[in-house]
Amino acid sequence: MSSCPFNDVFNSKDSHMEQINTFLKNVQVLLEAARFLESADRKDGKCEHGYASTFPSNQNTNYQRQRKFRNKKFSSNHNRSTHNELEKNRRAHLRLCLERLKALIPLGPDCNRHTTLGLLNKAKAHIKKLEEADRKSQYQLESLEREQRHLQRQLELLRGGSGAAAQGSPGEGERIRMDSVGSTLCSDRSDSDQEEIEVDVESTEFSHGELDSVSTASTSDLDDHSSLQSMASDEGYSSCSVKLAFSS
DNA sequence: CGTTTGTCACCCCGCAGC
DNA sequence: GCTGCGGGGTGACAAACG
Repeated sequence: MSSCPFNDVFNSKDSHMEQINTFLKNVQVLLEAARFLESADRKDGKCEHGYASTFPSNQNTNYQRQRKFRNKKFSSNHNRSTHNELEKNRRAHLRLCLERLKALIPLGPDCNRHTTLGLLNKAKAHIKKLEEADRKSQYQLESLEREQRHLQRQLELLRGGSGAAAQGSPGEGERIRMDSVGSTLCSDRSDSDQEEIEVDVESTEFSHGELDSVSTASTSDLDDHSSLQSMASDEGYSSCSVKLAFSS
């Protein structure tokens, strides 16, 4: 108010000066009250933003709510810069996470141009693709493990059936080893052995069919195909090493 | 219960592509 | 000029905290 262009004129007439100053102060109080009411209305409404609406300081006010609001506003202004910095940091962190995400997903040929929305959509598609591949790999792994257990049981059967009859024959171990790796059947195999192999081949084909299916049947379902369930363990690698030692 | 902290939503502005 | 997008400021709000 000290920079009012009419101050020179007012100084010449001291008698009117006091009245005019009082009038101006009253006008300012009214203006502040009007701004306060407007801000209060905005506050009641949802998502109304009075940007940079700094409430003017005034030392002559009778409104308790106005003073309370001004104090709150003052503290808000005091913390505004801090809040702005925190918000900047938060957005910087978001950008950093977005950059990390961009490095993790294949973007294709147009990798230099992307938007946030496009990047998120590509990430979603990539995640779905990875999940699908993981599921397929899991099915494949389970099927291979079932097949491995089945072959181990088959090898144990061959060892138990031919062990007594082939005590003096040095070539038996080599024949078993060839069978265990899926080679063709030997011509001097007995009829009972031949029958067992045929049954086992069927079960093996069944397990191959399981490979393509989407069924998530447990391994115990296929373990029931063998009569030597007690010998069927998931420690296939250790028993395999024992057999290799025997065949050698 | 008041304060702090983190998050969200809105708006404005600048910039680039068309 | 219009439009889409990203960045920044700001108020509101809820949860955490002392």
